[in-house]
Amino acid sequence: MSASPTGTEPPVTARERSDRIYGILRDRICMLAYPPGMRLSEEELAEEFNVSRTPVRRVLTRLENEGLVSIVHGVGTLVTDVELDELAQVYHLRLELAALMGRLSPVQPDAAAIERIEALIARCDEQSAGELDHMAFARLNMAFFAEISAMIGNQPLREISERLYYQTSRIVLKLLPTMNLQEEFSAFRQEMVEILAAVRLGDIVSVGHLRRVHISMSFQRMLRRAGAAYR
Amino acid sequence: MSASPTGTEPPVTARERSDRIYGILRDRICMLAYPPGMRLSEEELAEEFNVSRTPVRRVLTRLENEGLVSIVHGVGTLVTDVELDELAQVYHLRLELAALMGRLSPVQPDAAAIERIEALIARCDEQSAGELDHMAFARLNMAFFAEISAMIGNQPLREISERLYYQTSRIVLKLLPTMNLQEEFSAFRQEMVEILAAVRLGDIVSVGHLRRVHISMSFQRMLRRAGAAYR
DNA sequence: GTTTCAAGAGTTGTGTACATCTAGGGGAGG
DNA sequence: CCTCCCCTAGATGTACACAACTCTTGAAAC
Repeated sequence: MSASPTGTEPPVTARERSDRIYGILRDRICMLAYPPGMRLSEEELAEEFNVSRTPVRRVLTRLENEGLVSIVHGVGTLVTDVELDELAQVYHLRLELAALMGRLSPVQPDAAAIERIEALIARCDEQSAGELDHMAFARLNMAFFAEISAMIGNQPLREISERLYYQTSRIVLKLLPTMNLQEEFSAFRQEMVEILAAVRLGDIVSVGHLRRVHISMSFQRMLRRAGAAYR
Repeated sequence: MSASPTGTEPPVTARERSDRIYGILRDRICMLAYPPGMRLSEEELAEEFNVSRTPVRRVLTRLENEGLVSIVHGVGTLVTDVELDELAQVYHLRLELAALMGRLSPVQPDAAAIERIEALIARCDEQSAGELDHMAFARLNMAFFAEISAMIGNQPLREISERLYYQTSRIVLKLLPTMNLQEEFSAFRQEMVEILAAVRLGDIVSVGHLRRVHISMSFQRMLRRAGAAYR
């Protein structure tokens, strides 16, 4: 069809551009490149992505519907703040949904997926050996979540799980500096090892329950740390 | 502040208008006033609500994100079709979420809510006495769902439940003409009576489980009927 | 008669100017 | 010095004109 020498994307649908911008902004928010409270300028974003304000506004509206930004007329578009107590309900729901994934038509991961998880564990060990890095932890966590999400066969459940994950992922990164990073790396590695064992057995039900357990414990550790910080 | 003689809404925020239009269009789609496959004209809607295409487009984009319409460049905005087999995953998820509502910080309904449920049962009896009406059934069902939803204390769970409900509510109305309307009214009344009993006992956990049971049986009846129609 | 292609109508997507709103600063009055 | 009010800067919301895209229709070529 087209004679593009590099790849296969010369048409570039409007939707593709929109999704691309959305993904970039979402990642920036979740990785705290756009910290809570930051004001996003529609014009600056339009300039960065070489479009007008119109498509940028569509993306920002979508981010607002998902709770990542707050658009206020006459004021600006503000990255929403994340507070542990406000996200407690989201966490409780995530626990239950994690346990559900094994019951609703789970997807058996292929050999490549297992290798990717093994690679994540290896990367975790490399990180643990050197200087511990918050950002690296967040990236590993997000990559592992992607593997878990791929095992959720029920499409609406997968979409919901991802949405809730993006809502809560920031709080981890925010509290990480106040926590024992060594302990978090260790717990995260343990989770991946246990889940990998269940995956090898094809026991997705157990994957869901393991996931539930570790989300819960991670939440409890944050609660304890946040409680200590407030005293 | 203002001297409006009638009510208290002269400012009319942009968001309020947007939410209002969204609710109207969503109800029209869910009540099949806009049947599946119908093409919505942005200009006509803009004219009807006395605004330009811009705010209309925002609403349509939101409806698309929730799966109720499909926007195609150069073609139009089409009301999505609903097929029972495609919605099976949504139904399975709704079952599990219904059972969850009792476990995640449920809200005890007040006396007024109990009276409203009693009124719904009375309305159901009135309908059953006269000529059975599909639309009346759909409205009763939606009103009852609103009461159930109000008992869901976990806010993200409530939002998700409502979203999934709007995605599946149309299929019931669509299949209703091929089903035993008398039986559906009877089953629906039975569900309300049972749930009312649990509500009176303050047993929201049982409300969730009852809800789960009846959603499941309703789904099974539709499956049987749809299967019979295909033969 | 069949096929193909081009032109047109009609739709959504984008760009841009302007309307509307909010927050903050500065000056007059007390 | 404090308080209040107005005004301006800068943000989002809206309206409208135009670009990009799809489908249909009809006529011309074979």
